[in-house]
Amino acid sequence: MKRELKREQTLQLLLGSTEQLVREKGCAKTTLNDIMERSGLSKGAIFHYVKGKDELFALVLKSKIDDTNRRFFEVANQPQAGFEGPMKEIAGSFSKMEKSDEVANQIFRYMLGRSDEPVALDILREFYDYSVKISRHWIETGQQHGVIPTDIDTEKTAELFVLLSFGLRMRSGIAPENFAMTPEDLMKYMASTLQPNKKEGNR
Amino acid sequence: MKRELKREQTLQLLLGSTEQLVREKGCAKTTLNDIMERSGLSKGAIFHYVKGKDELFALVLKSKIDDTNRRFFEVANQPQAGFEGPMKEIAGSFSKMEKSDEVANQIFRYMLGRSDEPVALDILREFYDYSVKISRHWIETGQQHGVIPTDIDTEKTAELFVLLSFGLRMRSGIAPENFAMTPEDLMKYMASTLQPNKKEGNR
Amino acid sequence: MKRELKREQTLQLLLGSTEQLVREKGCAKTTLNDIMERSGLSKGAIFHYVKGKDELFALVLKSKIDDTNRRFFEVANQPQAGFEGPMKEIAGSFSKMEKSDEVANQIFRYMLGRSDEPVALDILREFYDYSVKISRHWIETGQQHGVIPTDIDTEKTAELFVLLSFGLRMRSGIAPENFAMTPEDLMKYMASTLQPNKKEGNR
Amino acid sequence: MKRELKREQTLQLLLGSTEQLVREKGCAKTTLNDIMERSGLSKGAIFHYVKGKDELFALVLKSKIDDTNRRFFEVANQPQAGFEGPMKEIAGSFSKMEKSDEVANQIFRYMLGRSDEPVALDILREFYDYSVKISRHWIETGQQHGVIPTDIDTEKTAELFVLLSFGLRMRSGIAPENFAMTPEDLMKYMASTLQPNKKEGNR
DNA sequence: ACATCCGGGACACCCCGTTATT
DNA sequence: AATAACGGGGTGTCCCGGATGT
Repeated sequence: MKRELKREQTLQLLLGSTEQLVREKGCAKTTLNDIMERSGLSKGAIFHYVKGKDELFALVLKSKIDDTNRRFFEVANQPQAGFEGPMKEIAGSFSKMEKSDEVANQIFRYMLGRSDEPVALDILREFYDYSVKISRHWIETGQQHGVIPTDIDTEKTAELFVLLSFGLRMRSGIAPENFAMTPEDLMKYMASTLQPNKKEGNR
Repeated sequence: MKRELKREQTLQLLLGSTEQLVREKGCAKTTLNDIMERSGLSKGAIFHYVKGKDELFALVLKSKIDDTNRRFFEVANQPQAGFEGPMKEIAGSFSKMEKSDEVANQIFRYMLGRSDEPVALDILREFYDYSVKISRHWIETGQQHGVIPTDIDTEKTAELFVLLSFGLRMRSGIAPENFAMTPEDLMKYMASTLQPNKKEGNR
Repeated sequence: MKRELKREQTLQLLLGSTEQLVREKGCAKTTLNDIMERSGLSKGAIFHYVKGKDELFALVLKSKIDDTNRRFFEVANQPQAGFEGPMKEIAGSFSKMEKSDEVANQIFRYMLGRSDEPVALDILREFYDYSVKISRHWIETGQQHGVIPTDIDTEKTAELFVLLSFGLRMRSGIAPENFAMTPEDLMKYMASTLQPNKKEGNR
Repeated sequence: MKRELKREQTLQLLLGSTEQLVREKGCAKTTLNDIMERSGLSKGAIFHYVKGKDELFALVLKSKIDDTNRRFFEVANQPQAGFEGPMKEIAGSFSKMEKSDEVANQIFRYMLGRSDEPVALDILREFYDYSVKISRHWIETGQQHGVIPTDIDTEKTAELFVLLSFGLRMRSGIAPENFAMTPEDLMKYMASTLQPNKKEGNR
């Protein structure tokens, strides 16, 4: 019992320290030494919990995404919630992708740069599949609430959204601030894609 | 005369060797030693041409993109070309983004992972701006040919396309092969976005 | 237990190899590669013990000085020793500074040339303070034995001696052999400074 | 004619840039690249004027010392000057050694750290000999003015002064500010050494 | 089981000087 | 005389495995 608790605590400490450091100086510049210093753990200790730096970052990324999605489904599963509930959450999610959730994006981009490495590749694949799954789940939720037509190609649409979200994640780190296509615009655009009768498109 | 020629040759040798190696083993696994070996140049010589590994990769990336775009404008500027000409090139471009142009994608993803570093960031920004510019140019070309409505928000649409293209560039390196949303689907989808009267959307 | 022993051994091996190499080819020409080869240790191992080449040299220097001073105080603290004991040791020390202790001098001069670097500067400062402390201690020992007048300005005299010793350390590496002012002369001169009644000065 | 002028100008530019840089960031941290940038000269051009970095620094050092000594002899050779004239200049010189002439000291220390290298060693030897010569000249000047006894050992005393001056040059770069033995003290001390009848020593 | 230390090898970057070219 | 191309070597950093201790 106590063992597990301790383990969990140490892991959280490790993840927390890493997240802090990534926020402060980016992934590439965060070294194991930094993490050792910040967390107070020794190198050996860290390697007891993760197989390497990549997996460490992956864990932080995962925890971030889990947070986001937990929030989404909490809202979506409230029986009384209308379409606005989940839809707003999706919108928020998209926004977040570019702004507040910067740590997740940084790590995501970092992993992308290491996709040569099998470990990193696995993580990315998992991340991709997971994203599609979530996206699909969003659409299906919308369909259950009767606000998304049931005749669209769910799979393709889900993937479309994921591609866009990936695009956003990338742009968040590199693009200048003054872009025309805001996440909000994008949301509207996506909504119009899903509700063609009210469609106005991106004009 | 001879000086410049020599310089150009050596630079091409350097870039060529690098491209080869990236194709063979990826960016992260390609070391300076590999490049030295393959090109026959010394470390000092390499640093005479580029400021570091990042800039080296950036040059390769740039040359790749230039190739692609040169081809596009060659087609687009043929006076007799109907809309099909440039549009096909766009389609081809999108396809290429995910398939044949894999070296460019690899480097792009690699740079993404190093966006902490100012040098890499600069390159990425430049790449982003360039992509938007090209995208805008595509749309305007389409409009001049009378096949794209002139009342759309050119800027937003251009950025939308770039986001999607970024998404594709990423997916190309990580996703499993069996995705539903192919580049071809995407092209059709984008075309429908641009020609709403014939619109069928992604269903 | 075993851990500490091993550490100590490796450190001694490292320091020993470095000292050898300095003796053979000087500081500037001694590279890390040389040290790796001679000691059989890897670069990683070396950097596990020291922060860099400077610190490595500093450790060797320190050990040398400690040796010298240990010998001095062993003699000085023999209760029955007259003034001749410690005074002879001082003389010997001065002699040594220019001759047998050449490794220490080489390192000292090397550090001097790197005093831009904060690390090197720290070491030099420490070395200076230490030298003054020892010098003062020498004088006080002489005073306790009643052979050095107690009315001199201890601090200034101590610093004077240090300046001279620094001068000697430098000259040892650069000057031609046939100088007029030998360490022995200098000793006599200093003694006369301290015992003005018997003074004859440097004539 | 014009050739020589041009050459002289370029050399002065080179030396000036180097001196600036040394003042700003120290010898060790001043790279050839820095110098190229600052002076606007290419690497090849620099190597036309000097054989290497060491010689470049040496030239700067030499020019500095020449300045100092030119000033000394200007004063000393004024026929009406009493002993105070040259003696004050000596005092000033000593002061300068530790304070205003910091660039010369930095270079001197730098060369010391490279005394493994024959080039550097030659320069240092030359510098030592030159210093002794000057010191001797000072003493002889004093003797001609009848204020320094003629029965002292000129050679030894000259060397003693040089050793002290070397000590000062070193201390200037490394020691804390609050030392007891100031250059002024030292001057008085040296004066007392030279005029034993009025001697008070360092008490 | 968990934590720590020792050690290894690879890598990027930088820097000085030389050789070829103009 | 001046510039640019090039060579080769050095340093510090980093990630990680495996031995060692608790």
